[in-house]
Amino acid sequence: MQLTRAADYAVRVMIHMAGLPPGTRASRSELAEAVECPEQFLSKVLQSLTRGGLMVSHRGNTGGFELPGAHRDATLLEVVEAIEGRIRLNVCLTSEHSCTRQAWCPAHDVWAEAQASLVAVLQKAKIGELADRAAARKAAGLAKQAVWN
Amino acid sequence: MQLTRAADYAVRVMIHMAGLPPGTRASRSELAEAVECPEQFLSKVLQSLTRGGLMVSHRGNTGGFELPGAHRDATLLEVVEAIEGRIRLNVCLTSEHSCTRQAWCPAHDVWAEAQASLVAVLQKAKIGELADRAAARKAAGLAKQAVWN
DNA sequence: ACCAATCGGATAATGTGAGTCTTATAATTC
DNA sequence: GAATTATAAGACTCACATTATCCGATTGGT
Repeated sequence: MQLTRAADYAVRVMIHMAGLPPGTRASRSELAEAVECPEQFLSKVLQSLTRGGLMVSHRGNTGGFELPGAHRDATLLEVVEAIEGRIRLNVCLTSEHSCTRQAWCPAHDVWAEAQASLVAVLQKAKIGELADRAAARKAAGLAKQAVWN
Repeated sequence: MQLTRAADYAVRVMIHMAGLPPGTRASRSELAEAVECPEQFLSKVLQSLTRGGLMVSHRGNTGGFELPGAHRDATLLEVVEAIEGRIRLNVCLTSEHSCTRQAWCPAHDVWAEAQASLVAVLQKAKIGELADRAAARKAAGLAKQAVWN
C-alpha cells in the first residue's frame, strides 16, 4: 500500500523537466543528481516514461531526455500509472470477475470509493503547475536566505 | 500500491463477525470457510487483530474468536492499520525528517492530500454498518432466487 | 489426569521491489 | 570512417515483505 520508489522518482523527474525551458535536453546524470536518485536506476524509470510516451529520448553524443511541451500538463496519475500500471487498491478491483463475493460484499464498494478518491486527487495535479509552484517556493526560499545573510 | 491479502481477509472476518449475534464464539476453521481464506493463514490475521485489540481469542476445547460488542463500529481504517501498520502512501510521508526536499517539493502536498482522502473514506466505513448491508443484500439475493424458483 | 480441540509462535517458500552491471546502439566530432 | 560519448535494453543480484505451513503450547471438558 505504498508508492514504489520508481514512481516517486518518475514524478520528480517529470516536475524537474517541466520546470526547464521548453525543448531543453537533459542528460541522465544531470537528472539523477537533480532528482536524488541512483543514476542506473533512473535509467529504468526513464525507459518506462519513454515507453509510455511521456518523455522523449535522444541517443548519441548530444543525447538526453526531453519533455514534449504537450506533456507539461500531464497528471500525476498518468506518470504513476506509466510506471506501476493501473492503480488497483485491492485485487477484487482488478477485473469484473475476480471476486465471487462482489454481488453482496459491502467492502467492495468501500475499496472502489477509496480508489476513486485517491485517483481523483492524482488526476487533478498537473505536472506543469507543480513545476511552477516548485520554482516559486525555491525563489522564496532563496530570498529568505538572502535576508539572513 | 495495493492492499495486502491479509488486510483484505481481516476486513472480511470483521464484517462476518459483526453480522453474528453479539457474543458469538466462532472457530478458526468456521471463519476460514466463511471468508474464503486458507485456514492456517487466517491464523496470522486473527493474531494481528487480537494483538490490536479488535478481536478476542479463547483457547482450549470450546475456544474460538469473539468480537467485542464495542468494536462493531470499528472503522475499516482501524482494521487495515491493525494488519499493515499506519498507511503511508509514500516514504516521504513516513516521518517529518525523511525527505530533504519537503520544504519546496510540490509533489509532497499531493501525496499528503491523496493519503488524506483515502484515509477519510476508510475511516467513515464502520464494520457494523457494512455487516448490516451485507445481511440486507444477501436477503435480497435469496428473495430474488425464490422468485425464480 | 488425560484427551481433544484450539490458538500462537517459529519456520519455510515465494514474489516483488530496488538497485547494479554489461552489452548493444546511435549520433556527433575529428 | 574511426573514435568518442551518450543512452537503450536486458540480465543479474540482493534484500525484504508477503503468503503459506508446521508443530508446540494452552485450555476446557470428561
